[in-house]
Amino acid sequence: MPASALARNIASQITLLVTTGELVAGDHVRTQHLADRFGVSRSPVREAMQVLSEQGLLEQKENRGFFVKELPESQIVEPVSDEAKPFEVENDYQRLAEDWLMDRIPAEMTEGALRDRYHVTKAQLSDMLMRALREGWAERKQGYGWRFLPVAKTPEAFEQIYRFRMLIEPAAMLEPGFILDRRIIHEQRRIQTRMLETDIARLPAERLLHNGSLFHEELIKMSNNPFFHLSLVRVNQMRRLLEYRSRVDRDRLVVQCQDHLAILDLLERGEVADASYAMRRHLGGALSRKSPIAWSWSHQAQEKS
Amino acid sequence: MPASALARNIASQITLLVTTGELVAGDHVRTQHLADRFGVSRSPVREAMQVLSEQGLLEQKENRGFFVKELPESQIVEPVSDEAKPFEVENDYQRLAEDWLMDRIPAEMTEGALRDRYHVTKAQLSDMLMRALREGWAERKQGYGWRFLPVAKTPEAFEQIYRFRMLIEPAAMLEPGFILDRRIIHEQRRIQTRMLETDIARLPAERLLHNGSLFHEELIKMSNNPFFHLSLVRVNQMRRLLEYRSRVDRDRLVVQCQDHLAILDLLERGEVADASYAMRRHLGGALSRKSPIAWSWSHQAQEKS
DNA sequence: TATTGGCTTTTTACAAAGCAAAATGCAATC
DNA sequence: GATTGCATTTTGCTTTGTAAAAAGCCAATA
Repeated sequence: MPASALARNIASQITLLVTTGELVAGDHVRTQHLADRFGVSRSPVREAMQVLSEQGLLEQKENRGFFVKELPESQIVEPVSDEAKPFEVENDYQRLAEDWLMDRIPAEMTEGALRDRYHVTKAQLSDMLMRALREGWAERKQGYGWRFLPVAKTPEAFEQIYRFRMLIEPAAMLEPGFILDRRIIHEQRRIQTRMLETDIARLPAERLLHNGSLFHEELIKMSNNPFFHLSLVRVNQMRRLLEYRSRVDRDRLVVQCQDHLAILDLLERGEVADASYAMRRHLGGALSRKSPIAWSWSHQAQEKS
Repeated sequence: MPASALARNIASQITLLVTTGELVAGDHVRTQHLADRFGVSRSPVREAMQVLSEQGLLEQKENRGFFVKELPESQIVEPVSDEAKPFEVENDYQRLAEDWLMDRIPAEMTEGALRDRYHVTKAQLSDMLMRALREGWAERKQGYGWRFLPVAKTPEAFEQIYRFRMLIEPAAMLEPGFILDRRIIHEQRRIQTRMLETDIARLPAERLLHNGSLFHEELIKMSNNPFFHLSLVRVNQMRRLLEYRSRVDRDRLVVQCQDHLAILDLLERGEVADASYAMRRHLGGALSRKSPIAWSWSHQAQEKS
């Protein structure tokens, strides 16, 4: 199964559609539909589907295409988290981010040194640095080399992010351009309900956190002020760096989902001001529960390479 | 005068130091000092200084280094805005941004097509796209090519940015981590005072706008919550794209500077809550004065290449 | 008619070599 | 002792050729 990076990535996205319940057993998976949805051509989609049919998630019928196979659910989750990590570069990026968070690399490095350390090609390194650049903790030096910026390394950063979110997320609902989007509400209700019913117990932590971020990002979109949305997406990206190493408290997630559903109820009844207040309390709750992360590592003795 | 891009860039930064009044006639300009300050080595600084001494801004004394030359002020401003635009890539980036804002390019393009259109090399194109990526209006497609996102193209975007700023900038002053930094206050007072006295009448629009943004960005730093600062920097970058084509209303700038000085007064007296309120009114004022930009072009017939 | 499956074309990624320029080390000078 | 001026080393951009992979086309099929 030597499939291309993009094909593997798409394969994992298709698997996600199945585990999310958007695709169920027996559904006809159309090549062009998925290609449009993911913004790619049919070639990698097709390749991904072939891989998945080898893995037994899909079934290929001659000249009719691929269909979701009926399977015991336990078999669905496993193969995904094992091999098909979304994006290859993701791993390298995470390594870089973690090294910087833990002060294992100096604040300024040349590209050559980085390429040497991570054994990547120029283009791959470029991807990694572009992500770091976009997320605001790396920048080119004027001459040669890169500089990493000291952000979000301390426990306080976590608090600061939540205080920022407590400001913009409730305010977003009170924007003059705010319009209730029933499709978003409905979709989020579906996801959150499913989380409570089955996902919290079974899905990997990574995806649970993703669903949580998604809820907030979809809601803030309804403000119709793209700058609120952009800002939230960005702080969430940084938050993910911090939470990456945390163990997930699944009991807390239950409360979180209940909060989310309550906010959706208020919004659907048109009680926007109440929803805004509930959002503030929801975020405040997460903040007061203090950092759920094992911070110990940030104080350990550190190797400077 | 075939100097490297970095040298020219540094030359313009040095010129800025002179026009800002940080360096005055007769000062000894030390190579290592500037190199440290700009985060580069001595080589490009030296080259820049040689260029500037050819232009007559500096004077080189044998084995003693460079000194600021006494000059009629009119001669100082001219050569800068003429040729030494900060960063070469800046120009290409501006062209790309403008083309996208004016819908002269399609929403999705391959790298080849872009390189073709702007006659740049791969690395140069990479720089341009990296900036667009960081500023949030471009992203890689999963397969080949880039996608440009529809942001900040309409008159409403201007309003949205100001509403976002009206939320975060006053709130930043009320953050628990807020600490008054007298150095920042002092430096900004100097700049704003100088603006009122001489700069508004004489400096190019670009630099006036820069000083305005700088004021707000420096102030929000004092919240000691880097996420407030990052967010503001980002929306300001987008705002700059919009304001780039605008003519500057210099009368309005006078009021603006007076507002800024008033806010500094309040802060220095420790009346932070009042300062926060003043900031909100200040931003609200800019908003109510409606968009100062000639929006006509955004409605014109458009060529899709 | 819509969709698949195979095929061709287009586009990007990668590696190595040559080159421009930024960083750095060191002697000379104030 | 600090700073300049120059020589040397290091770095990264550019180019060229090649391989891999995605996009797009068209006939076959349900």
